[in-house]
Order: sequence, then structure tokens, then C-alpha cells
Amino acid sequence: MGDEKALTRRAEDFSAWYNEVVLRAELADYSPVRGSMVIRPYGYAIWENIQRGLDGMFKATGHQNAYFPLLIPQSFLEREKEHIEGFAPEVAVVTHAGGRELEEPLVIRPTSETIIYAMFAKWVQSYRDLPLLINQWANVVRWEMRTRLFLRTAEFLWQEGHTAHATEAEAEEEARRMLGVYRQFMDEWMAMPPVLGRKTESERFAGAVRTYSCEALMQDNKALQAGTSHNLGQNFSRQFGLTFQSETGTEEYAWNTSWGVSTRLVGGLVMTHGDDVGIVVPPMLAPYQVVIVPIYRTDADRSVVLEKAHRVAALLRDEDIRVHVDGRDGMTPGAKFYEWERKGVPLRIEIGPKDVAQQQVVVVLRVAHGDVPRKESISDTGGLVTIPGRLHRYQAALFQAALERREANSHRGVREYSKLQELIEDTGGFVYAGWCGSAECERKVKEDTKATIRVLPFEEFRTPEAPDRCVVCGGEAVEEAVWARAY
RNA sequence: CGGGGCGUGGCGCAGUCCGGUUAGCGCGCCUGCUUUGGGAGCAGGAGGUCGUCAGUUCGAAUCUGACCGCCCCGACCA
Repeated sequence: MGDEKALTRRAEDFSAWYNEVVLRAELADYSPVRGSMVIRPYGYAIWENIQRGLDGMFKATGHQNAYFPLLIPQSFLEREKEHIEGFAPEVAVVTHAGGRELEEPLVIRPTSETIIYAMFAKWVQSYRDLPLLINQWANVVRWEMRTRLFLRTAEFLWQEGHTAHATEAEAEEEARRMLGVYRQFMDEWMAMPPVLGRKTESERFAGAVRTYSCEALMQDNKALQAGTSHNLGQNFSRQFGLTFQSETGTEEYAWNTSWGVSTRLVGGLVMTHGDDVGIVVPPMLAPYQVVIVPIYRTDADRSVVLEKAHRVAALLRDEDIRVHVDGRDGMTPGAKFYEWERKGVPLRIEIGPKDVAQQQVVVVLRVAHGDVPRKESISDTGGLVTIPGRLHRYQAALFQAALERREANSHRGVREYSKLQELIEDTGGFVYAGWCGSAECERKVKEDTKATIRVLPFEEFRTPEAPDRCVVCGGEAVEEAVWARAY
């Protein structure tokens, strides 16, 4: 790969394209440990921006960060029956430490419900202690059979929110609120508009009463579960003795929620916006929103061009734009253009002797949308102030393009099973159709097409005319379902 | 775990079928000069126990056996 200049095209082999793009944009690299990856500085910078955005939103909704241990007593995991059944196959266990066998094995957290609710039980006595709204940024380990950079790795980074409430209604409200926070983040920061809804029983989180999900549609028309939020009911509070004394003096079990997004979002970003040149990063998440490439021939040109480049950079920094001057010598401008395009930088500014003489700069967008020219010259005086607006419009255009792609690949009102099969096999995308609510019909579709019900969509995503028949068995439809193959 | 592919300088590969003595090529890297508005050119240079172990042979990157690892496709999952 290293030297081959052209990337595999998406249409040719999407999966090969994805791997090449991730490696060549220097987002991540394979590590010596099977199934785990190294997140490189450029990829980590994107993750840091994701963290920054979400963290602000969590705090604005009243949550606080804390940190719980990586190692959990095995017995904790085993207390909630469904939970251990769901996670047992993929849990890594520490059996030895300090040179001898441990009395009780410790599991490396695949998720932290058990240890967190055990601690909540110590901290909560009264209804006055509720709600307890905690988030943690952490790593977790799930020993998956098959791994893919960012999308599924043995160890990954995420955030997991865990809350305790006095009433069922409050917990339900919280679970839905945080799903909404995810949606807002995916729309506004990632320009990756998801479809929201509830998971079916078979796709529900192990130990939850209800699971809600944000499902995004990738460019290969496969769905990506981008964020989930769970109403845990009292399943964990009962197992860990998380009780409180109510206003009327009775002892009650608390109601819990948990919700999370992971470094998988970076993979979603790649597969939502990337093209045959490389990744495309929305300005809100871009490590560099603007990269300035100086162009010069002589030493005299070099000093005046670099001087201007740094002056422009300083000006943009005053506007809170993340800007980088690529002053590397011995690399031609063309090579720099390709590199930053591969890395998805939203806006490039070229400054050469001509631009110094004419008091202008050349601005080039990573991707042109609509009538906006990809490349234009703008003046030093009136032009540079337009850059924040240009980035803003670019962000909006990426969102619009992703939304249009999602809708163009959403097939509504599918009534015949053969049509559903044909759509899944041939074109992919989200297939909206009626469902009778039976696990058998769900399983049949999975066996026949590998597609699953991604969500039972919330009202705003539903087709105006509700389906009356189950697309599989023809029985009465109780809900509209969104089917797709998924990552 | 089933199927497929692959382990050779930092990266990508050729050489392996048909063993033969200095193991090649491209990219990258280092030095110098010329270059620089879409992946620069020339010259010189550094860098390799050919995945591991055992065997066959006068001789193994090449043949045999075992093992290890990685990637891709599937079943399971954020």
C-alpha cells in the first residue's frame, strides 16, 4: 500500500477501501495484539474532539464524570443473569496476579454496570440522593471473533453513562433524553444523521428492560449502530441492593439507565463522508479545520510567503479556527495537497508569491457541494473574514448530503417479502416495513437475508401511512420496523 | 471456530513450482545539488538471522513436517 498512490475505490471493494483509508489517513494502525489497534495522533485528535463535544453536552444535562476500576470481580458480573449470559463469551478474565492464582478471578470490564451499581448502592440512601447522574470515559474489552479497525476491536474507548432515579418515569425520560443528546451530536458535530428508535427483544442490551438506538446508514448501505441508551428498570438495583428511602419512608429499589458511544463513531465518520481520495472530516471534528500550504521557489519568496502564511494563521486562530501551517521543506505543494486531502482537512489555503503580490489567498474545499466552487481566490482584506462562514456552510452541506443519501437509500412501504429480500440483496439501505412483533419473523429475515431489525423507529421517522401487514408472515402489523444489514 | 490469503530491509512486493554460492525491485529514509501553483529530478548512501523450530541435501528464501502470527470472508457483537 505504502507507495501505491491510488486508493482502492469504494465501488470496487468498500471493505478494502475502508482499511486503506484508515491506515493511510493515519487514524490507526494494527497492534501486535490480535484484534486490537493503536489509535494514532491524527485519529486520536478526532476522538478528542468527539469527547469534547459529548462531554460538554453531558455536563449541560447535569451529569458528572467519575472513574471506576478496569477489573471487576467475576461474581459481580454473574449476579444479573441475562447480563452474564450476554457477555460471558467475550469476557477476558484475569486469573493470576502477584505471581500466584487469584482467589476470585477478575474480569476485564466489557461494560461497567455491575461495579457502578454496586458503588451506587453505597452512595444512595435517600430519595434526596437521586437522581445520580454519572458518566465515565474508559476503555473496555470484548473478545470478539472478528475485528475491524474502529468498528469492532478487542479493546475500545467509549463513554458509559450510568444513572439512578427514584421513579420509572424519570429513568425512561433520562434514557430517551440521552438518546436525543447522541442524535444532536451526530447531526450537528458528525453530520451523520441517525434514525432513532427502540430495539427489538432480540437486539436488546443484556440486562436492560428497553434499549434505544441511533442507527446510521453507511455509504455501502449497511447500518451502523452508533449509540445506544438503555432503560435498565430495576434489574441491576435489585441485584446490587441499590435502594433508597422514599419521601413517604418506604424502601424502594432505584431505577437505572445506561448509555454509551464508542470509538466506533470514528469508523462511522469515515464511512459516512469518505470518498475515493480519502477521509472527509466535518469542521466540528477536524483536528485541523484549515491547513495552509506555502508555495515558493526562491529563498526570498520563501520568507515572504511563510511570513504571510503565519500572519493568516494567526488571524484565523483569533477566530477560534484550528489552523496548521505546513512549512515542511523538501516536499512539493502537490504532495502536501494529496496528504491533507487524504486526511480530510475541510479547507486548504494556498499562498504563493502571486498571492502575496495580489494581496489574496487561494482557498480550496475538500469537497464541493452544490454551486459552491471548490477553489477560489479571496482577498486578504474582505476574504479572510468569510472563512468561519465557509466552514460553517461546509459542515451544513456535509450534513445535508448525508441526510439525502440516507433518505435516497431508505425504502418505505415495502409490502411483499420478495421485495424486501430483493432490496436487501441488491441495493441495501434501510427497508421500512410492517412487522407482526414475532421473533420468528425477525429470525426468518435474518436467516434469509442477514438483515436484522435495526430499530422500531420513533414517530418522526415513521412512514406517514402506517403499514397494516407484517412483511414476513402477512399477519397484522403491530409496528413499522427498519430492516438492514449491519456492521 | 469454518473457509480463503499471506509471512522476504520501515512499507508494498518479486524470487519459491523446477534448490546453486554477491537475495532483487518500487516506495520510504540519509547526504548533496537542482527543484517547488496537484504525488519532483539526478547523483551518492544506509538498511535484510527470507515468521519460528526441526528435517532432507555438498548446498535451502526455495523441498518436507510441525508450530506461531496476521489479514480477508462467514457464524457472534458497540
